[in-house]
Amino acid sequence: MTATEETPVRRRRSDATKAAILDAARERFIAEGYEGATIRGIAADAHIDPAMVMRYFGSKEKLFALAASYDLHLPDFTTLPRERLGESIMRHLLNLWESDRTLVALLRTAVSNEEAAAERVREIWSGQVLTGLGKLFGDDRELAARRAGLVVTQLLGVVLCRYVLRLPPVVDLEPEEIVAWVGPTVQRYLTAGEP
Amino acid sequence: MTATEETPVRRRRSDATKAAILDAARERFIAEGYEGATIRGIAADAHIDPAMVMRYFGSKEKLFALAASYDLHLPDFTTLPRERLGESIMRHLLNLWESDRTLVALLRTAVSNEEAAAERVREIWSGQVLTGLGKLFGDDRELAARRAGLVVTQLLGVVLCRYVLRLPPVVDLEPEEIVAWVGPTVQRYLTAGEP
DNA sequence: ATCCTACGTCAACAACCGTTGACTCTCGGG
DNA sequence: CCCGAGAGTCAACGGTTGTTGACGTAGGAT
Repeated sequence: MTATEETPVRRRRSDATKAAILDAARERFIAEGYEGATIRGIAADAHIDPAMVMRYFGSKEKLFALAASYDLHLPDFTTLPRERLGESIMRHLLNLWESDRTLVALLRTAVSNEEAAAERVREIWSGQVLTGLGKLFGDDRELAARRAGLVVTQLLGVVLCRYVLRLPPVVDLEPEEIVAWVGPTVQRYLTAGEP
Repeated sequence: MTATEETPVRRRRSDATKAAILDAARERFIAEGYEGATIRGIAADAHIDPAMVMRYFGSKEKLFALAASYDLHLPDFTTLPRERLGESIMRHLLNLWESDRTLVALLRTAVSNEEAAAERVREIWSGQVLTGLGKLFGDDRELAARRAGLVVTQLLGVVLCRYVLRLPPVVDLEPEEIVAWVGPTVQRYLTAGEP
């Protein structure tokens, strides 16, 4: 058992290095996508040997999995006023994306790396968004899935055009302009009757 | 001038090979993106040596440029009934995407290859879509750009979720369901008053 | 002071990439 | 028949990638 105080949380010297690697990995994955980012480049940013990355994270794929794990921090939809749902969601996510580009990295990678990260995006959106919206539709899972899918269609479209492709007309829009224009779309997908 | 009949169009034996390479390149770029697709793989699909690809197309980038050129074949918007514009556009593009995945390849590449092909996507959407829609708004270019941007946001979102990420709820939708749900969104972005 | 463990470095591996130049084969025109 | 040009092959190059194992080293518990 070799006790050494037996504290369950034991500050290891390597924790700082691990964190530095993870930070560097996030930046590189955001900037260059999964294929483009290299272990060597990440290691250089963290001022460390590439072998350390392998030692602590096992493989590039596992490193990405940890660097790209993400929580959308979606609010509890049932507490929001039902008629302003679309607006609220749009504003919440826009705030998130403007300050944190992790999601952009995920999207980049999901598009370029096929199955590896596409599955992860599916987890986030089908998981977090779907289960979050599920409460709104009670037990009708089919309906919830369909409407959540449409919502995701519009939301990810904004991310793609604004942050990845950087289409000028979309980049030029003010955040509140986007909320005003796109919010009603989300609202309609959520609450409007079948067309 | 070394005449040899001097016919302007002269069937060369290599034309078939060139076409085979281009076909294989399209498929590979669609399936694996720019970085993922390899000259060796493309050459194998075309049943020839990788060196032939270089001989005929010069470089991987030039090959991609030829393989990924694309025309959306947008209809003349001014001839469509104004109140069914969104529906028409959505149906037109959906038909296109269901049968031809070149656009998906472009999107993949634009994301993984950063500036090289992102510029190409901007050309297509800011060019073809913007100038197509420009006729609807007369001389107000600012307005046309903003509305076209919003439209592209929704349209590319559908492409992304349905064909690239393959989110189950979006894949399961019938084309006409998408037209019925998303068409009105496009319509609103085009014709509704400022929010 | 000493030892053991964890931290970190270094050099190399095997695989794969785009690209190149020299080579052979195949034809069609003189 | 010849022969030269185009079609196609082959092997190799220089470079980069993820990954590995052997090697040194610092630091805290004993």
